[in-house]
Amino acid sequence: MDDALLDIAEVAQRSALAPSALRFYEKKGLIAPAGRNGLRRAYTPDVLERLALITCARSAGFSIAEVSRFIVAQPSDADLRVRMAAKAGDLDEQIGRLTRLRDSLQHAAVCDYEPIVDCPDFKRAVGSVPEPAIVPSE
Amino acid sequence: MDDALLDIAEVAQRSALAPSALRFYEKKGLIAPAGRNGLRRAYTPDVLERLALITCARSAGFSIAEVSRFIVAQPSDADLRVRMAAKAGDLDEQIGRLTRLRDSLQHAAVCDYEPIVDCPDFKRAVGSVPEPAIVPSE
DNA sequence: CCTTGACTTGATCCGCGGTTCAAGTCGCAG
DNA sequence: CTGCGACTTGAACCGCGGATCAAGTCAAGG
Repeated sequence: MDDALLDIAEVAQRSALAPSALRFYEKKGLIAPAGRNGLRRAYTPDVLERLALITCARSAGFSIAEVSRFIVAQPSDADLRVRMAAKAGDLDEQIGRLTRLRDSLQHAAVCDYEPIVDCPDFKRAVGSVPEPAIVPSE
Repeated sequence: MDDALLDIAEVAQRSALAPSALRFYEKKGLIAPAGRNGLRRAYTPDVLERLALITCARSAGFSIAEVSRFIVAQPSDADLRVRMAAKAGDLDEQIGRLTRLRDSLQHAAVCDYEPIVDCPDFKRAVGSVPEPAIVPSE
């Protein structure tokens, strides 16, 4: 009977993450094996979704610690809602920056300004970085 | 006579970067002082635009090394055009991911699923992470 | 039984992007 | 000339996000 549990190797392969990364995530509280097969970690398939979430969030610039906070959260956690909304706002700004940068890049690819980085069109889009949003160490 | 050169302290303040960061960027070839005032670095004002570019690119996920490659580039560098276009494409994907994540986050902020991360709507948007672009270890 | 091979662990190492530190050097005020 | 304070340098250190390594443990197969 196949308990439908996945071996770490399989999870690693299907998530395209290294086993060491899976163990690392576990140590950080992001995932947990459903059980063991001898010493081997055995995961329920939903860990794959979890990992997709983690990968996605990380690619969006969230730290492991941030992701962890969202994962352990209860829906009753009103504070979390606030943080999520705030993060959504951050993402919005980030999306704006990336969009501008992409446009600049596309322009630069066909622009013949001497040092390309000095093309006025290029600089115009880049200049709009109002608040560096430096997270105070807290 | 004020040569319109800026002291490192002034650049640091106006760019919201630490002096140590400016020296670090210099070591990496991203910026260069126009001269010295005694030992003190003196910069022409355009360094501020340069720094804005760097900050913007870094916030978009570019490494220092990548930014450096773009900065030193000549317009005659056809290869660079290709890389720029490629980067624009990468950014496009990234923008897509971020947009989806933002939407998920906004939804999650008002969703009452038990562990919020398991909300189907939330997961749907997250799942679309096609290729992690992990470079196989040769 | 013993070997094999895939996993386990904790520890150590890595590159990145800086910050911090000790020690030195400058120009200016008194 | 003697501080003083703001800069200079190189080197050491830091947190992050893992990768890698040595040594141990397991289940299965011969």
